[in-house]
Amino acid sequence: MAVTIDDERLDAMFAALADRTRRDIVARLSEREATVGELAAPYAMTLQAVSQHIGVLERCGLVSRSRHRQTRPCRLEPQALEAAVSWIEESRRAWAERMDRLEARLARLQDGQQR
Amino acid sequence: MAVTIDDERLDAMFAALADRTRRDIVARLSEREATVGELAAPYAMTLQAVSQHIGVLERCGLVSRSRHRQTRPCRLEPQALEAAVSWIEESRRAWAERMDRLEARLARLQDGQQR
DNA sequence: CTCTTGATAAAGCATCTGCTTGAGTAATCC
DNA sequence: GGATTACTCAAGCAGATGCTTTATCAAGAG
Repeated sequence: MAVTIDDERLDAMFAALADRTRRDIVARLSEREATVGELAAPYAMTLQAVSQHIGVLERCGLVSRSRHRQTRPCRLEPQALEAAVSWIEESRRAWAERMDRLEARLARLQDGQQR
Repeated sequence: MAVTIDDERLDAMFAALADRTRRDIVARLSEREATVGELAAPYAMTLQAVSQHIGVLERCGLVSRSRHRQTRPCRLEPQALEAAVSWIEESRRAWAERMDRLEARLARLQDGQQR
């Protein structure tokens, strides 16, 4: 049986990924760890705003922040992405199954006994 | 090369999937087509609200509405889910690659020449 | 101890979102 | 034609979101 995924967690995950700055941060963290300051550098917004974005990613489990001297290194927690992917894949699987059934019925109709 | 996915489309897709009523509608449409009224029936909200939810799913390409007599049958457009899945998978792939490189380096260090 | 660096916390604000109610429309029924 | 069904359109509102500015804090550097 497929894993049942918590609705509230999915709300938070998809909402987090609905912002392109946050998606960009996730993509960059999938390449290497980075501090809040390093993550903030490329964007035309304050460090505070980026820190808030990281907070959103942290609350939904996608990113974790630790401490090293004055900095807060962030790293991706990729198993959290699992929840989103499996929800989507489940919907696609159901849809593909339905299409298969429809095709099978159509094939039986065309195949000979069309009284 | 991996397919490059449009940022605005991803914004809309993830935002659409961040609402559980809309995710539920997608899940139900992955089982069978349904009219706006049929989709609205189970929820404790007005038909108008559900029609608006379907509008959101329609604008991001996940669902399409047609006409049949007075009703508006809705159906899922599953290839749109592709965009979301491939973005997520790309991040995960990069992360897995990085972990492999780290493990390989660690193995080389442990393996003999640790001068 | 003071100054700087790298960050978080809190408050304020414009905009967006999810929902409502009320009105309008197209197709069907009588 | 008028009433009914299945919806859409539009306005309004409370609460969430993305950003800002100001203030605060914790860890070195001098």
